[in-house]
Amino acid sequence: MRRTRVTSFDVAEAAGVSQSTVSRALAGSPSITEETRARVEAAAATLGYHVDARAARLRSGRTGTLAVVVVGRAGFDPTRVSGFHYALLGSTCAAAAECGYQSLVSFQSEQGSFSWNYVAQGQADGLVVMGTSVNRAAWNDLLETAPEGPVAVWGAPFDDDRWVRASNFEGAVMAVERLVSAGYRRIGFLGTVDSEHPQFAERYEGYRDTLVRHGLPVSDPLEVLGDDRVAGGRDAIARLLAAKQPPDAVFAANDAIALGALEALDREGVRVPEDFGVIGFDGLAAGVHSHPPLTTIEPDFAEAGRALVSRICDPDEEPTRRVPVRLIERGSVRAPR
Amino acid sequence: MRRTRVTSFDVAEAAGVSQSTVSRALAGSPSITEETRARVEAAAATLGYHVDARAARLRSGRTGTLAVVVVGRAGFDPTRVSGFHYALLGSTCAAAAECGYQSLVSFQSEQGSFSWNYVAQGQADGLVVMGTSVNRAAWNDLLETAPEGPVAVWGAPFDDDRWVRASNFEGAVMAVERLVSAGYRRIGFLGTVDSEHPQFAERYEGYRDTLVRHGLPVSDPLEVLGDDRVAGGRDAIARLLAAKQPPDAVFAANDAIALGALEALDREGVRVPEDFGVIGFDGLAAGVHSHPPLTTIEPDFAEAGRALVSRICDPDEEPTRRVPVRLIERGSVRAPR
DNA sequence: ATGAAAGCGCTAACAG
DNA sequence: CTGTTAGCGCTTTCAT
Repeated sequence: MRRTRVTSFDVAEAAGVSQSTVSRALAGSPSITEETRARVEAAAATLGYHVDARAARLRSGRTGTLAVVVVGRAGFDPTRVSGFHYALLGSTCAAAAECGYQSLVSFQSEQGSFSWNYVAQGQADGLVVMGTSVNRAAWNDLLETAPEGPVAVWGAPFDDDRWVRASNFEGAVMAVERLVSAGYRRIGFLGTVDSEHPQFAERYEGYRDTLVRHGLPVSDPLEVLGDDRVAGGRDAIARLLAAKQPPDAVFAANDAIALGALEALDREGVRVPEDFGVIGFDGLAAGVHSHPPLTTIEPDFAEAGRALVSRICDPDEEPTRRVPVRLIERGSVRAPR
Repeated sequence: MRRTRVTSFDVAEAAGVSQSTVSRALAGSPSITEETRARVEAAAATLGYHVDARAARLRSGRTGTLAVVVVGRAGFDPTRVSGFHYALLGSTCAAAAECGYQSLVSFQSEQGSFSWNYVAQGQADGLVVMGTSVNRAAWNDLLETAPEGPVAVWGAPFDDDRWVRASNFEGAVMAVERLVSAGYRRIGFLGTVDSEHPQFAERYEGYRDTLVRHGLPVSDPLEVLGDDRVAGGRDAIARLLAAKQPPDAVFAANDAIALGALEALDREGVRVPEDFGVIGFDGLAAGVHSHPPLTTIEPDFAEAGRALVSRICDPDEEPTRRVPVRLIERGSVRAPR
């Protein structure tokens, strides 16, 4: 076994150049002859040398790392994180990699142990926070801590200049247009609209505007109770069907609610999509296997990841705040008439 | 703004102690008076001081970080990673956090850009690799690269001493026992059994043993073609139902296959679970919303995460190779008779 | 229990 | 284009 780590000095000696030349060559500095670089790389390869990230980071002051925090529901382990946030996590890590950044990931949900100070501690160059708006304690803590360095946020129940969101209004318009084109006429909205759910409020506006434009009746948002969206969607449908004149379609504020709605509708024997249309929002993978498969509005995850990451990697760029969405046709809305 | 970073020297001065005392106090060294520690902590708090991870890591040689690589299917972005691996990723990060480790996460799928050398580069103290056995190129690359440092693996299609797996045999026994107890008698197995799928082979053995023990007929494994397990499960059912004497239940080698099977069965008008039982393996979240909801064998994700992480954090411990599983009753198997 | 001093391996400023 | 030099901020002996 080698007694000590191979350093850039060893490579320098083997290649017959100075240590700083090794550093420059391996860092891809343009002011190095290709011939020298080749010699250095060859020497590095034979010696099995790798730049020590610890030393490089100390000296340069940079980390090349992004801290990514996924906020979950209090009391639930990371295994129960929504598929939406997993997908967003994946595309964020991919976008970070595109910019040459690594991703330091943590799942946080419990009050008293939140930690956002990655930049101050020299562990990352910036922070991306994503997760459920339901965990107020987490978002409040983020607001109070005011971590150093650039921050980008998805899912927070507050408005500041760091959030990135789906084009909720436009998505809602697409969703409701789709229902209208299928001939549904009494279209409800499933989801609590209040200051804690700015994304739902935006979707409700798109819903309302579209119905008004078509001269169709607009309902108040039907509140979805509890933090468990699926259960909330189930209950909401029960209440909805008990009404004097129930709707013949719903736009659910998100896919979890829609999945719950689908379950309840099936149990009540309502035929979807023939007699009742359902459309969701989020593009959840679970919607592929529901009964029927869930038609939904999906944000462009790759763009979402890029938008979050670019706030940190390209701080001079004009930040993207809205991510485009598209309609995913599955089976919970009947064909256009 | 402060002109330069607050260092341990600043804290030392403010607290009236030496710099090394600051280091010891904040690192929790036992050889420091509680009184001194309190003074140091107070000073650090007022100055807004945080230990610089870059410097600490360079000096100590440790990183306090685990590299976690999620291997995906070639050509697919991280958004399409199986929910199983997302859940395992989450519980691995949680287990790492329990041991005081952070998680450097990357999603890798493309040949030519695999990277496992986190330990050699001083970016992590160990490596956890998880993902689909289908990406041969990735696993071969891992084998060839032979990265430095401790490694733990989930999902690899090879046998060496680094893997951790579910108790596949025992889980298969539980699954088939459940089908037998419900009165199904011609029980098939859905899944390709070969050297590329050691976990499927183990599940098939549990299937076969259980049927033999009950004196029931054993089928050969029904091959599931292609890398898309859901499509493969659909096709397999089509072939199965075309047989002279089709089975009245299947144990699917995993939930993705089972979900495809459920779809095909529904399309063919076969009533599940009344006339046909289906049970899967993995505990996929999507199975909650399938039609009917999928009964399955779920590994203990928290234990799985701990087993992977402990190979790196507690290298002296006897490594856990098998993770316990449990039966999740949903709706694709009828009640026991 | 605390202080003094050394140095981890590298990048970057400055010469040449 | 390449070499020389000086630290980055901390942990860890070694003293006391």
